[in-house]
Amino acid sequence: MKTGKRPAGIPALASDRTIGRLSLYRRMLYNAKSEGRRYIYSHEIASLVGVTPAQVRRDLMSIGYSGSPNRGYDTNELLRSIEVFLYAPDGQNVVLAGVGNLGRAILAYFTGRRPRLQIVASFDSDPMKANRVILGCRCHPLSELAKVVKEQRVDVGILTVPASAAQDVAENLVAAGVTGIVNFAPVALRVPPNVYVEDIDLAMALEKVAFFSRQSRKEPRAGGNE
Amino acid sequence: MKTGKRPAGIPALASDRTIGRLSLYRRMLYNAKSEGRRYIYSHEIASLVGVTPAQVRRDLMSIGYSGSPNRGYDTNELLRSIEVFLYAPDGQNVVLAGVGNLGRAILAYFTGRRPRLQIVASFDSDPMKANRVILGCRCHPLSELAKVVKEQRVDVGILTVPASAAQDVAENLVAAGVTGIVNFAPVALRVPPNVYVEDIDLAMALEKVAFFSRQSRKEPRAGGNE
DNA sequence: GGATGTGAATAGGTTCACAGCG
DNA sequence: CGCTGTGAACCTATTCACATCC
Repeated sequence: MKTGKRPAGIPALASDRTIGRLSLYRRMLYNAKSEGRRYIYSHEIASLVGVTPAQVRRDLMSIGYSGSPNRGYDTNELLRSIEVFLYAPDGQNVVLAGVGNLGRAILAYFTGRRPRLQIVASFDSDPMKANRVILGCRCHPLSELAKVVKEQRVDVGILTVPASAAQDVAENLVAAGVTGIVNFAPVALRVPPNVYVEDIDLAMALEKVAFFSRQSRKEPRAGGNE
Repeated sequence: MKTGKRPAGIPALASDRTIGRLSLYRRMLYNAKSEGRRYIYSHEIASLVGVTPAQVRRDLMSIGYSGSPNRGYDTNELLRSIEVFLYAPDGQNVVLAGVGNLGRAILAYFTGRRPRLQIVASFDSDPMKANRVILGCRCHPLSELAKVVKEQRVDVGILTVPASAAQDVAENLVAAGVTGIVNFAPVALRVPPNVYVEDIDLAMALEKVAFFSRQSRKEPRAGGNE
């Protein structure tokens, strides 16, 4: 029994994979809209995002949006529907822990845009970094983590600390109320079951690609993909 | 018909997911070995990596390694077996295209360690960056991409260029002989079927975590995980 | 005619559960 | 006994294929 009681009218919980693709559709629709596109077909969405048309229709089912058989989907309406489904009405706050090379790159990546999902603070154990503004974002010492997370009602933490510190910082984030973590540290975090963790393991990704690139060389027929 | 003819003795092709986990097992075993561990059970591996014991045994089946029922797996032997399976005997060369914030962070991340999988060059369109050594790695103008990739027999490319340039640079990489790409650009690359692409979409990852962190809040029972 | 929405079929990946072994 | 190795069951995700609609 996974899907507990939920407010009537909200369709069945969409899967992890589906949520990821909805995010891709949203970005693509945003671009399409900017280019003045009024209507778009599932096969166009599919080809721009790199999935099958059936997959697109299936995913859109799960947010309960319907297109018209003769003109496809209304770009703007669909965009809004996905945003309503994916985003919190008042936005969500994010913090980043670990302002090293990777942490700074991530900060730079998300700074500015994304009013709905803003990095409101960063943390680092290095006293040289703490209490300064780095890439438009105030950096605090780790000791202030709980205070800042609570005051700013932070939902999500991005972990770019060294592997050795990751579990500890994750626990502090969770204790302070964070329920979602993007984890770049190459360790399996132990968190309570209500906390969602997305691991981004750069070393693993590179090794995987290296492996399959080698397979392609041996056997030019069998290309993997993702 | 997926598995074409293959040299006798090589077990069935392992799936994408399995390869990823083998990389995690390898890293974990490396640490375990450093700590002097001789033998290790599937349930220990599982708990350290964050999967189930049955999953571990199933994955190890696919590389044809067998443990002993009473003492588990020989740490060192298993480590070696995974390395033999995953790694090219003479290593593989990697290049990185796009030396922006993210590109530099990735360079720093992989610099030094990893003799088997080395970033041998980087590329950038900015003339200020080209022809300098950045983070221990020579940066070339994009015009030299084909030459460098061929000369150094590069298998894998890491794409950290802006979305607008990604498809073009990817095509150059592929034309020069690259058969695996780690793609950080938020676009769906169109590549031949023999080229393996692993997408790392930071914006998507963050949006996904934000979504599920919100779910956890509403319904503290239903925690997602990955 | 060419789309959408969707039940049914298929494919894939994970877990169960148990025989076999040291 | 408690582990490994593994067929079989299960569960999830994707794709097929077709009724339906403009």
